[in-house]
Amino acid sequence: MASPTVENYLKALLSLSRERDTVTISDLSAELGVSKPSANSMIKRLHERGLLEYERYRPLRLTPAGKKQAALIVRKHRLTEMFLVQKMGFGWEEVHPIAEQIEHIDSPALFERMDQLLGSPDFDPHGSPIPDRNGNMSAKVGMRLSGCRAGDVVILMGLENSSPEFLNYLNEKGLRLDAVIKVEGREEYDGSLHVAYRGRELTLPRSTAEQLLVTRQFPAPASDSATR
Amino acid sequence: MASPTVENYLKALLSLSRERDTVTISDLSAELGVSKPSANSMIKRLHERGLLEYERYRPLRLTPAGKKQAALIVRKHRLTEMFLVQKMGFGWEEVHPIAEQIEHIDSPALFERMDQLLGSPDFDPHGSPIPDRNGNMSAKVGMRLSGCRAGDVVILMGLENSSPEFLNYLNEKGLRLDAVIKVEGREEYDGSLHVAYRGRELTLPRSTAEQLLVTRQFPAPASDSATR
DNA sequence: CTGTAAAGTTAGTACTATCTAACTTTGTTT
DNA sequence: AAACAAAGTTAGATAGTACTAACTTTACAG
Ligand SMILES: [Mn+2]
Ligand SMILES: [Mn+2]
Ligand SMILES: [Mn+2]
Ligand SMILES: [Mn+2]
Repeated sequence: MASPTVENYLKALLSLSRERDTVTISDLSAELGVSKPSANSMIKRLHERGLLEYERYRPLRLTPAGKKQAALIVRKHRLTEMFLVQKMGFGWEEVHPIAEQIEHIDSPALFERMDQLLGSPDFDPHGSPIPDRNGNMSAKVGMRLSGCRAGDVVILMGLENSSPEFLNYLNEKGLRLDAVIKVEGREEYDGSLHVAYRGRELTLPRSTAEQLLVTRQFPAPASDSATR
Repeated sequence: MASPTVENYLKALLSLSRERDTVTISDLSAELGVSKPSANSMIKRLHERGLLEYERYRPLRLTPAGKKQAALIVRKHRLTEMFLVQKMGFGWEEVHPIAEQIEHIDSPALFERMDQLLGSPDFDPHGSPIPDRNGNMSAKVGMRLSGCRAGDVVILMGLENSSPEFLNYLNEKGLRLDAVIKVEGREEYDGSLHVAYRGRELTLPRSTAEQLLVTRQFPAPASDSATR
């Protein structure tokens, strides 16, 4: 079993590698808020354990083993968030810091039970995909709302930003996952969007619309059981 | 926030002090399975933090602050066990190792929520009392079944031993908390008891009967709401 | 092609938590 | 009172994780 510290490094490496094509020690140290020498020495330990490909001065890349281990921690994190929201009544803006800790609990049974009680959810409360038991993670669903045109009717499927500030902002505006959003108009000047949903109307600045991942309404004849 | 290691030392000290009148470094090192020098050096750190009274070569005693901190960890442990059993369908023999980890989660909201969803339980799944929010812990309820006489009818309220082996033994025998047990007879030779409950009859060796804490049926007109 | 800034590394320190080996103190037994 | 065993302590080592300061390598701008 890896320490929580090691697990957080692995998660950060996975997350960074999904954002950029090449991940550096500077990226890692910034992401985790540690000094570059700290990141450097952890890098060496991960390399020794076969979790990271690494040569001096070269970019970092998780090995398949490292990637899998990281994804399984992400699985625990996201199952936990879903459990806290669905079964314990927490708001989506509250759960991340708790999951950040519970993801390090060593108990396959606990997370199996969460998964079962939740009906094997595919997405967490912020719309991010939950990796499967083998650590396979699908891509985020949806396109940015900012790319939609006037007249489009879309469903909010996920977020590019899950900071508590952003989530509280969405709470205030009554925007939740699954909201059906109609794009009433678009300000070509600055890219802001006039949208309507659940009887409300408002204007979203482009920067906000870029954080909202949506799909066209009735996107595919839906698989089978899984709802989000 | 104390580290999980420090928290485990505090809990061990509290637990030992409830078993014996004087607690030594040897007791502590045996309880936690660490060497005496390890315990010794931790002792010094706890003393510096004002959690432990300590003079060289003298027995150990938690300060009020140390006692309270320990009891609040026990509270988190026992609320977690209760949650796992009542809300997640775990068996009482499975929950201890999970609670041993979750007790270190730093999230007052998580444990408040558990407490609320459980209806502020007074006892954990093994019948041990759950300390209140101020760290006040009541004594274990009940007398040892081994002290009962033929003809007594009692209710199983708690256990002196919550090892998985013992819990699995009780599972096999169909003995659960709240079971109504009638003492059919007593072997004066070795102290074993013939008991009947839920349509079963069996003989309990004295050593087992000593681990079962019981009260006479209808022990007091019951407080008010709280059931166990 | 060279100078410089950014990135990366090394060295040295610190703190937690553990260990073993060796020593000291305490308390009990002869 | 001496001897001895148990308990406790100290010293010294190791591993993990962090830091700052100083140095080296890389990459890019001119
Ligand atoms: Mn999260
Ligand atoms: Mn974490
Ligand atoms: Mn327990
Ligand atoms: Mn613990």
